[in-house]
Amino acid sequence: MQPYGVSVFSQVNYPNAFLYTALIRGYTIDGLLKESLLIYSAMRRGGVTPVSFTLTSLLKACGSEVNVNLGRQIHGEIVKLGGFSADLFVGNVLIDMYLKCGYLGCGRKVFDEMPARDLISWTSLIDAYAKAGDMGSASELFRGLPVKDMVAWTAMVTGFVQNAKPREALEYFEKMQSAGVQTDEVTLVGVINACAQLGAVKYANWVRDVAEKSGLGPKNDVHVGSALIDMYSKCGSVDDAYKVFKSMQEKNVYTYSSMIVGLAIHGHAGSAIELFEEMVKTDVKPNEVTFIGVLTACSHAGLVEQGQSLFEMMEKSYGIKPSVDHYNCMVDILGRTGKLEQAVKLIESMPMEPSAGIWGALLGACRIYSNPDIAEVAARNLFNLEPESIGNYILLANIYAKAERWQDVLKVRKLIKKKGLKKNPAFSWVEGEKGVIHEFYAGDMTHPRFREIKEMLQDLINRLQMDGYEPNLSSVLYDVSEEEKRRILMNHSEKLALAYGLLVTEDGCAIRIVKNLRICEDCHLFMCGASKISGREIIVRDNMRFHHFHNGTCSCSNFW
DNA sequence: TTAGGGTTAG
Repeated sequence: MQPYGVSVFSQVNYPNAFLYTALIRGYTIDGLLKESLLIYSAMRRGGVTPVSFTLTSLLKACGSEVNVNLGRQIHGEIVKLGGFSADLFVGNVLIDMYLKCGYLGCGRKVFDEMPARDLISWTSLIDAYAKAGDMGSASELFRGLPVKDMVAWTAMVTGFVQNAKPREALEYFEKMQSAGVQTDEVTLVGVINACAQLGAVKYANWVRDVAEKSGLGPKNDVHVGSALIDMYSKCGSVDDAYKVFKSMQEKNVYTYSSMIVGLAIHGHAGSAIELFEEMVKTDVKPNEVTFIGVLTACSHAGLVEQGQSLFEMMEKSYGIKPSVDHYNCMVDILGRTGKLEQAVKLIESMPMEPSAGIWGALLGACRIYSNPDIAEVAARNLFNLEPESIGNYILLANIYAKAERWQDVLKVRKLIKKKGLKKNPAFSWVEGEKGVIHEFYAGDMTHPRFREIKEMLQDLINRLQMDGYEPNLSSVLYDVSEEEKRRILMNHSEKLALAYGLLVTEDGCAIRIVKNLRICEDCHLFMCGASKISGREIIVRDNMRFHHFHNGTCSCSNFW
């Protein structure tokens, strides 16, 4: 295939730099980098001196093709040609080429050697450092920036978000506002994501006000709206997420997918599937994420056949090849419903290498259905893929413990010790008065109101026991006495957080708890009972999903 | 015409 320009070009006897450049640009736009370089060589052989646009066209193509070797050759040409090294525009495109190819150090070197830099040079590098996870270098550059504009500030805000530092992101947003810098929808999306990471309702409502006040609410901007949906569902308010969804005039695949995923993680499987069916009737086509959402919904509701038919529909009706993540959902669906052999068969039939997530889903299913034999297969693969991830070892030890295979438990514990792996401490946090957040570790006695918390917890236990609650001792995976098991269970961080929440929030107010690990069976049972006797709604976000406890039952139908 | 953005489970 040749660009149209070729036939015209070939009729010119003495093409000049602009004609050559136009032809080169034609090739680069079509992704024909090698061909464009041949034209460039011909141009040089013909004694025609390139203009800056000639070189930037080539550099841009090297960036998008991720071809640093050719990019370096062009860099060499720039140096050889002398004058272009001082060209700000050429320098910026050169930096961009190195960054797109993943050569941050080379990009920095060009930056340092540039005779003059502008906001674009600085911001490109700040963003690159942020994406590489080096917020230290990003901040350092940002501090040195003589004039900071909206884009530079936004690069910092989103950089902190990308590195899971939501508090710093909000801090920079506040500084940005105090500096009198305007914000636009890109900044807002970053701030909204920061609030989603924090998962606190207080911030969620605050950022929504900020968006509305700047005239960029969900009605006006589809990006902001979609981000708000995701934020509200991550903050535990799927109803608010749905209100945002309903209020939006323009809806695209992100809008629908965020809403479907939101409904799925909150246990509203039926609504998630209904929304999917509504979506496919519109012009908005589902993508791979949308399918992750509906398949997750099926997995949380135990809908095997529906999941299987959606999985088949993906490729047949929508031309989306199932990825390893979609297989992961299917393994989860089969595993959670106890179809462990079928899950293993599906893994064996996969057209790609199973990921750690796949084996993790299988191992999780083995825990629910107490199947140490299949668990060993899953664990062996996991130990290969993620030798340093302690969670897998603990899960296997737990499965052995449940089967009372204490010798095997000991073996796994020794393995953990030999590898020098440290256990992740469990912690929970809860929104207290005025949205103030308090964090509790398991067995935490450091809170100034610990005595009151303990009393509240004991009172709760007494009332629950009168209601028939019996501690689920098999949730403790140490081979210790029953009494010790009871003591360990009662000090789980989410129970402490709940007691504190009951202590400091008003009657009728929902209690929101976030836990860094998965909620244990005993705490789940405990929360069910507590929601009944206290008349409070309890919302727990664990590392997997949301649990809404209300009047003695959980939205997950004890299926998680 | 070179810089910042939205959805992914377990």
